[in-house]
Amino acid sequence: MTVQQMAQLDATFSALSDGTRRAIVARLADGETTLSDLAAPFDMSLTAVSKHLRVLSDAGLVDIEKRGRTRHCRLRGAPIKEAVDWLSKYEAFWIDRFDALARHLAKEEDDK
Amino acid sequence: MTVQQMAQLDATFSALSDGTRRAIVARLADGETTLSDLAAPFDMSLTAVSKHLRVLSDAGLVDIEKRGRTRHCRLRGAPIKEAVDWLSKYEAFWIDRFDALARHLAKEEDDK
DNA sequence: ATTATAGTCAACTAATTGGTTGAGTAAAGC
DNA sequence: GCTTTACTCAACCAATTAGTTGACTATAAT
Repeated sequence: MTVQQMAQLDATFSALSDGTRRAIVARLADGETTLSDLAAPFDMSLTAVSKHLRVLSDAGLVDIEKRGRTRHCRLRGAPIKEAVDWLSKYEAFWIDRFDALARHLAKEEDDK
Repeated sequence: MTVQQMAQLDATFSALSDGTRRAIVARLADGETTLSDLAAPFDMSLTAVSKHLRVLSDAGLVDIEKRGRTRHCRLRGAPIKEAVDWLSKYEAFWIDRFDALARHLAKEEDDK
């Protein structure tokens, strides 16, 4: 595992360790939105949400596109995949048998 | 999602956002060990490693058992499963088709 | 042209984090 | 009984984090 991969996992897990940011991720899974729109449900300043979004963006979890005076955000899956891949190495400790089998089969398919 | 579940995810992702702690998790996946043994490979004080272990323990990721003058640690999978379950909700954003199918089938089996 | 909207930026604060050291305690070995 | 081992605990430090406010910029609407 390279130092960059480590830093990416640091950033990904760290970004996801905050409830506000996980809520933003959940919201973006339903589709692209602007910052103002994302911020509306939260009881905090736009600046605060903007900072959270910046953390997600720095971790590569969201893509922010400037469009006129609005910022349009969408979810990027690659870092999530890396996090799941890391966690999957320890699946023996948590997975139930059916799911484990399915993943095992999926991995064999993957490795072809 | 309850406030406790949120706090658990906060703790789990936060615990895993540090490379030293992820290395400890990786080491424990190979089997139970003592704190001294865990600390040996790291270029930091025993106290520092002890603190990292405490973070993992508080998050429920490791179980620490006092046995004589040594502390024996082992990996607990439940919080990892919860993290994976959360991440899996967004699998559409990162998963490849074969793996997705396998998980889908596993989930159907799970839901029975 | 004026005004409202969407957002950034800088400065500040309080709390948390990741590390240190030095002193202390409890169990094991000689 | 003395020494070593395996820790814990408290105090401290520097850096980071999550939030605030107030001032600013740029775009869109009237």
